[in-house]
Amino acid sequence: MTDTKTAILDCGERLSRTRGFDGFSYADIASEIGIRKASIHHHFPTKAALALALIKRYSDRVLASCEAIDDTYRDGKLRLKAFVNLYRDASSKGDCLCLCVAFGLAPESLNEAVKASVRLYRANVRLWIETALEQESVEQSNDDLDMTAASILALLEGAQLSARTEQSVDGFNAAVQMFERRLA
Amino acid sequence: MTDTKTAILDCGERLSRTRGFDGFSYADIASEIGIRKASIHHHFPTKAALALALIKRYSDRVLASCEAIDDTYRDGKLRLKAFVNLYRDASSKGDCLCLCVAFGLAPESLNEAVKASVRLYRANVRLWIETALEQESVEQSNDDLDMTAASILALLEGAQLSARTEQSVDGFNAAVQMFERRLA
DNA sequence: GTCTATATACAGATAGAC
DNA sequence: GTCTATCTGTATATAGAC
Repeated sequence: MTDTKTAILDCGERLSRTRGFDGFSYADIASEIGIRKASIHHHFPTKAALALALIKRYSDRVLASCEAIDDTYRDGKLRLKAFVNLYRDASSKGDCLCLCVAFGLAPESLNEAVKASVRLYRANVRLWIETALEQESVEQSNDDLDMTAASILALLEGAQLSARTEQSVDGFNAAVQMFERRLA
Repeated sequence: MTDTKTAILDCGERLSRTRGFDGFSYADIASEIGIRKASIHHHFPTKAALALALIKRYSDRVLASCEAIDDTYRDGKLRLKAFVNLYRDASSKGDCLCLCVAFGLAPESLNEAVKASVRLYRANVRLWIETALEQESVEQSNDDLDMTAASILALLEGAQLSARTEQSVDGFNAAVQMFERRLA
């Protein structure tokens, strides 16, 4: 049962994404996975250490999903459609945010290492989007690619926000539907 | 000096938008405006009461700004450009969110009355955007108008998120630039 | 309307037994 | 590796004097 560490990470990720990083405590994790607060401190001495482990695991996983999309689809539009679905699934029933959105929102509670990891994640995702856009081979300058990628990421993160506020995935769908139509 | 109430609201709004609703306490407000915690409770007995007062004042003010835009511009594209600037200004230097974004993110900490006010605000803003879009007189079905308005609002809220994560208004500008170009 | 003082709950974190 | 017990700080909130 050395998987306590994994259980803590799973629980911490879900709570971060549904309630925000300030919205849960070690006591919440402890009661959920059936151990004591002190035991969590054994695995992650501080909440900052937990945050860093969470962001590292999460961003590795999402970027791996992007590579998997590349392996499955050659066409840029199909890749982008799959990417929209990635963010829709992450939004769940409208109760969940991308971990990086959740962390991006609590800059006062996170140290510089975590914030740098969030920015790195977003930069990598924008680069991945740019590559998918190039596959569309619409003639665009590099500057346009940058800005288009930034707007797509903002749209998807904003769509997750909408879903959360409306407490339904319908909020996500309404926000991305026009974009998806362009990819059809 | 009965303007203590206003000072509390001003301070509470700023702290909500820069740190999130869970990110400040009555002690923060008290030390900033130079009174004691107990005095704040005299004006707003609970933090929930403060939240409700904040969202009411804020949404009235923003919707009034939308009406002012209508009075200044007849053209739909010019109205939308002014609206983008409204959200850019609200984003400040990237440290600030629309109060409704900040509140939409902390559903566990807010009661149903506040959450309903946030949803009402967003619905009103989407309606205003739809009206501006109609002025463009591009032939669109009503469904399309709904979805386009939802995507514009999500883009602007996502752009504020980007600015916050990147800790610079550049994040906002990058996200909205392609959209602004369509309005030029 | 503002204050001091206090109640109660919970946060993150540590010491040390087992 | 997990536990009990405890420390310290801070949160929202209330009672009652001035």
